[in-house]
Parts: sequence; C-alpha cells; structure tokens
Amino acid sequence: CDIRSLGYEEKRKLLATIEKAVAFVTTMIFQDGSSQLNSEQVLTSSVKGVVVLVKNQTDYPCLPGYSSTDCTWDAANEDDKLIYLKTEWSSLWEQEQQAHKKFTWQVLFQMLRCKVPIICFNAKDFLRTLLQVYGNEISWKQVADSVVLDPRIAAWLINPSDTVPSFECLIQKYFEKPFSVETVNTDTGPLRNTSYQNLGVNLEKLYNVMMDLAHDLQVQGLWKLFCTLELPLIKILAVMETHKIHVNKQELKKTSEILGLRLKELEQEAHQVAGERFLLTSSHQLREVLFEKLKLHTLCEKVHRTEIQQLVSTSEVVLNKLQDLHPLPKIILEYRQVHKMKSTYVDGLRMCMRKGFISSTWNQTGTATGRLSAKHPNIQGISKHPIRITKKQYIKGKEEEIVTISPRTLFVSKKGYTFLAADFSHIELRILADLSSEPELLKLFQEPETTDIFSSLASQWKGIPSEQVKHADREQAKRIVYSVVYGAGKERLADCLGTTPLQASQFIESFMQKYKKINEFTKKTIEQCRNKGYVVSIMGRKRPLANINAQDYKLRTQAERQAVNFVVQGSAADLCKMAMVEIFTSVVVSPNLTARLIAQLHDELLFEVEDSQIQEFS
DNA sequence: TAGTTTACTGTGAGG
DNA sequence: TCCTCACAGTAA
Ligand SMILES: [Mg+2]
Repeated sequence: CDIRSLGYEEKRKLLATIEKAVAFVTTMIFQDGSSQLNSEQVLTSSVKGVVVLVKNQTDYPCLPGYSSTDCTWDAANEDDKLIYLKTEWSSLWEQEQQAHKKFTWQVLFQMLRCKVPIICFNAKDFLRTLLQVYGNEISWKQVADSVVLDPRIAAWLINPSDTVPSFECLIQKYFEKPFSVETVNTDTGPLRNTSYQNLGVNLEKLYNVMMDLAHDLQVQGLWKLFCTLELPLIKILAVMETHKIHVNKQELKKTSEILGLRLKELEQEAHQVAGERFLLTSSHQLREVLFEKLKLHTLCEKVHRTEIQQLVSTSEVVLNKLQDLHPLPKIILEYRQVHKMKSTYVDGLRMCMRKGFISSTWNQTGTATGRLSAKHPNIQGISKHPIRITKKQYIKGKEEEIVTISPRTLFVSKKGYTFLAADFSHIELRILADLSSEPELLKLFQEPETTDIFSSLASQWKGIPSEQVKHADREQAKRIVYSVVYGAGKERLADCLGTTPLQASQFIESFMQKYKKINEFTKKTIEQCRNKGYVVSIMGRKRPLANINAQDYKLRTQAERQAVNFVVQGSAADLCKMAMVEIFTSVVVSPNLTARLIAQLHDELLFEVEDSQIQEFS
C-alpha cells in the first residue's frame, strides 16, 4: 500500500500491524529509481523513500531455531504488507503533506522502537540515512536501540575473504534456489506497478536469503558472534558516520602552502645534485638516476628488491643505507616525508572536507581478520608523528623559521568537548601469551613490576637488568617479537632491524629457544588449519585458507603465516569490538552521558566528551 | 588525435 | 611477517 492513500483509521491500523510484525524487510529508494538491491553503486543520488515488506506470518521460523526445510519461496504470505514511505517532499507547506511526513516518521520510529528485526542489505546506510533525514525527530540513542539484520555481514562472517559486492552477488552465492534479481530501474513516476512488484519479489528474496544465512551461521557456530558483536556494530557505525568532526580549515590551507614551498626547494636541490631534471615522485625515474646513472647500489651489499618486478627498491630502508654515498638519497627521504604529509594528510583531508567538517565511511566487511576499516578519510591511518620543516621567510629577509606539523592536531573537538581516547595495552601480545600459555611471557604480564612489556622482554631475553635496558633494546625486542611470531624470514627482519641477515637469523633462533611455547602455538595453528581448512579466533570468527595444503611453496607458506596472524589479529579484533559495543551501550543507556564515539583505531576508541562529564565518563 | 578511465605497481601511514 | 587505505606514476 501507499500511505498517501490511507485514511486516519487505516493509518492507525497500520501502526498496530507494525507492532505485531515478525520482521521488516526494507530498502531505500533513490531519486534515479534504483534501490539498495541494485548492483550499481548507491549513494550517488539522494534518497526518495523507503519500501518495507512487513512480514506477519505466525509460523515464521524463529531465528535461532530455524530449519531450512519449512521455508518455501512461493509462499508469500497474504498477511504480508508492502508499504512505501516517501521521505522527500517537494512542497512542505501543504498541510496534507505535513501530515504524510509526520505519519512516515511515525511508522519508521515505530519500526526502530518495537524491536522487530529490520532486515536490510547495507543496513548501516539505511540507519545513517534515517538519522540524516530525521535528525530533528529521531535521536542517535533511539537508532542504537533498534534491531537490525544484514545478510551481507552474515555472508562475510561465513567467508571474510569475499566481500559480496552487491545484492545480486549475494543471491547468486547464498540463495538455495537459482532466481535472478528482478531489475527495478524505472525512473519515471513515483513507483510504477511493475517495479513495485519486482521490489516486493526482491525483498522476499532478501528475507529468504537472510533466513538461509542465519541457518548457516548457526551451523558454523557464528550465530553468537553475529548477534552479540557484528549486529550491534552496524548501529554504532551508522551513528559514528552521522557525527561530523571539525577540522581547522585555515590551518590546513596555510600548511599546504608551507609544505608546497618546501617541496619546491627540495625538488631544486635534488635536480642539482642529480645533474638532471626528473620526477621525484616517480620511483621508476628515481631508480634510473640512483642505480643506472650513479650506480649507488653496487657500493652497497644486499639491497631490497621490489615484490613483483624484482627491481632494486627505492624504499626508505634502501635510501637510508645510501645516505653516506651521495647527497641525493637524503633529499629524497625528506621530500617523501613532506610529500606524504601534503598529499595525504593536508590536501587529502581537504578533499574529504564538507563545510569544515569530515566524517569517515566505515567498512565492516572489508577485512579478512574481522577488523574494521575506514575511508574518506582513512582516520585509522592518520600519522601520529609531527614533522619539522624549515620555512624560509622571504619577506623578512634571510631568517629561517622551524614549524612543526602534526596531522592529528588538525582535528579539533567541538566547543565545550574534549577528545578522550582509551586503548588496550599490547593486546596482540597478551592474546599470544594466553593462546600459547608461554610461561615466561605470562609471568611478565602477571608481574606487577612490569611497567613496560617490551622493556621487560628485552631484559628477560638478553639477561640484562631492566634498568640497563635502553630505548634501542626495547624497540629491537618489539620488532623481533612481532616479526618472529608472524613468520618473518631473516632477510626481512634484517631490513627491519638494520642488521645483517646472519644476525637476524640468530635473533630468531634465540627467541624460539627462549619462548618454545610460542613456536608450538604457531605449529599447532598451522596443523589445525591443514586439518579443517580454516582457522578460528577466540570468539569463533573463521578464515578459510584454501592454500594451506597447496603444492606451491610460496602460496602454502603464505597461507601458514596468514593462519597464525589471523588467530592473533582476529582475536584482538574480537576483543576490541566487544569493548566498543560495551562502552557504546553504556553511554546509550546512561540518561545523562552525551559522549560520542568518533573513531575506532583498532585497539583504541576515540570519544568526544562533554567537558563536565569527563570524570563520570572515564 | 587528445583526453579519460582502469588496473597494476611501489611507497608509506596506521594497527 | 600480517591486516588495512591513500597517493602517484605508468601502461593498457
Ligand atoms: Mg595501545
């Protein structure tokens, strides 16, 4: 039904029906007539309305106890209602339209409030759009209270390596019966009968595929992970995406100019010492200058090569080794640092800016390990370290000024609010200690005198008193631990530490000797993966690794490293998500806390907290 | 032909 | 050594 044709009594009845529904299957409709179920990229055109299939059948197979045999596709229940809710109004001043608008959000509000599951492909986009359209009528805490199901996330839990690009792909892969998606692209008229029916058919398919996936999740022991972690996260991310972070626009413009000037200077210097003009940003051209013209690599033992083409690399580690041979590498190193800062953190951020604010897009199904990822901007990858650059003061004459630029300070909290971060301490290493039961490592974590795990580790490993552990020892211990655990070879570790491969191999050997149980853990993990074809994290998250039994050595050993890495990184992701859900929920249920979650940086949560609530929130 | 799009590659920031 | 995203150059 179209709610515009309903009378008062019918509207009242509809709201009552909604209360008693078993599920809502829904999609947004866009201006161009497409929906979230079309394979073409959405979000290019604005939202026009929402279509909801209200499922009312009483013999509905309840989710946890679902068995796929009672599900028949053609039995679209007659009690089911398909409703269209128009969310955009051309002329709001007409009283009749005002009434429609009010009723529309009453329906949507009811759907969110009544805890009946809302099934939606890309549910995060749906919830975010509701918050954006009804920002004044619906609060973020109300959205956080709703119950949503997203089959895309279910599919990703079953196999995190394939991300399911569209609804069509989802149907092809997971729908028991081979039906194709009905094309719904009629860009004329509000909703013509044909497209209306096709949408109904597709929503019915969406419902059924969600049921099938729910069953699969239960069979694979992923149901609890899905319900307690991933589903609540959908709402959290939707709410996060509606919160805008203020960035210092003037500062951004100014630093872009300063960095641009410095780049010009460095470019000049580079051309001068190279004796020719070339593009400093081109690794190909730089390689020609450094290695074909100047032949610097011949004066240096064992230089790193590129992955695919096996050419001599121009990466930071190589340039560091070449520093004493020629002035060019040092100039390039600084150029790269300044260029990265300008292109990614200053100009890149400006591109993401809308009216002085930014808001990242979060991807819940983009990683193979269960982590989140962010883009536009990638707020998880903003540089921590400030850089110092010398700025020539042309106006005042010969004076030089040193300015420091730190990308993170470009983000500013709202007036009266403060950024507050909470993070885990060495979560991956703790998980490793737990999973391996390595006694020496466990002891270090349990000892109250351990203030810094890597310092203690360096002390214990090298047998030197903890007071004598230097910063370099700590850094070395840190690198060795993570490198060895995830299976780095001696060459890679040597590159990483700046030592010889021989020394690196001795480090690996001595580490394995001292912490035998860690080595046993990696062996056991690989063995389990060989037997089952997949590895499992603490919360039961899975990663199938088809190459674990491959003939090809390179592919097989890669799968082995991925297996070990997944168990640790994936388990860490589980715990970080648990913390995220728990802390977010505690803010939602609090009647007075107004703190907003800004970002998740894997093991760190960043909030914006009202100044007067910092104590209570902490 | 000139200009745009796409995929791949190398590099470097985060964890 | 694993998992990401952004940017720039290059060739198709
Ligand atoms: Mg930390």
